Amino acid sequence: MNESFKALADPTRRQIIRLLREKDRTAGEIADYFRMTKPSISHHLSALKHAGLVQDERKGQFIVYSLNTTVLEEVLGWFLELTGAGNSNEAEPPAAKDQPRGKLQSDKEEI
Amino acid sequence: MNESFKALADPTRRQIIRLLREKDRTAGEIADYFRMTKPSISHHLSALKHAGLVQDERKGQFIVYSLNTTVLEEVLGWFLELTGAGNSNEAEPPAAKDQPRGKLQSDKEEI
DNA sequence: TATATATTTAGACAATTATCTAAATATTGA
DNA sequence: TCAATATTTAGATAATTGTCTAAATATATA
Repeated sequence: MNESFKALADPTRRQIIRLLREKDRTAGEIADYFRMTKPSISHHLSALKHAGLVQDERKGQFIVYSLNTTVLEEVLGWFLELTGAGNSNEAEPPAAKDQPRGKLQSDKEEI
Repeated sequence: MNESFKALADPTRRQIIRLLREKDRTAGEIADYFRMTKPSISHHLSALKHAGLVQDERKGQFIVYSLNTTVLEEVLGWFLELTGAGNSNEAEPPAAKDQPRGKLQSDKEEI
């Protein structure tokens, strides 16, 4: 989930997602939409893939990228849970004084 | 919008949003949930504020932070448009060969 | 007014990121 | 098998980010 949010933080990557929302495209086709070099786009595609937001499949000479809507919907779920119908989900109470601060932000648990 | 996505890319900031979803809290209360120093949390609050995701108001000695659900819903909208009912929204076609690449990714337009 | 409390600002530093060029790999087809 | 095309990997570099400590600012209260 954290990887997804990080991947979505870049405007180029968000635009790639929008392009793939229309239809599957090859790396080269995607690169043609941007003023960036192909290696840079390849790097962005790699970040999206690492986050699970896209998949790739070689088709002969080409590599075709497609959207993984499941992961995208997971992120959507995060927002729905937050903005959605006024349900109460309490957070952890503050940590005790002597053990300075709370125990969130462990980088492991999903936030 | 880009600032919102960037702000959401950090797990600490996402957790702050969840804390504020429950109720308004002072900077100190928020900081108590994390193992980070108060200046670091202040920095994160500043990023959230800059993105318009939270607001602050001084109350005497304290500064109370609250969620701006409007901006949060804008981001939610981005996902809904993407994942939602199968409407077709076409992207710009690829740029011509001689003017090397597309004209997206101008960093100005919202993506 | 002096001191304590709450919070931010400033400045430093290490880690991460976005981008580039050059080179490597994979596939196709002559 | 060789050359062309599609894409990625490697390595470099500048910019951005997340964190810290120390200092500054704002408010409350004795």
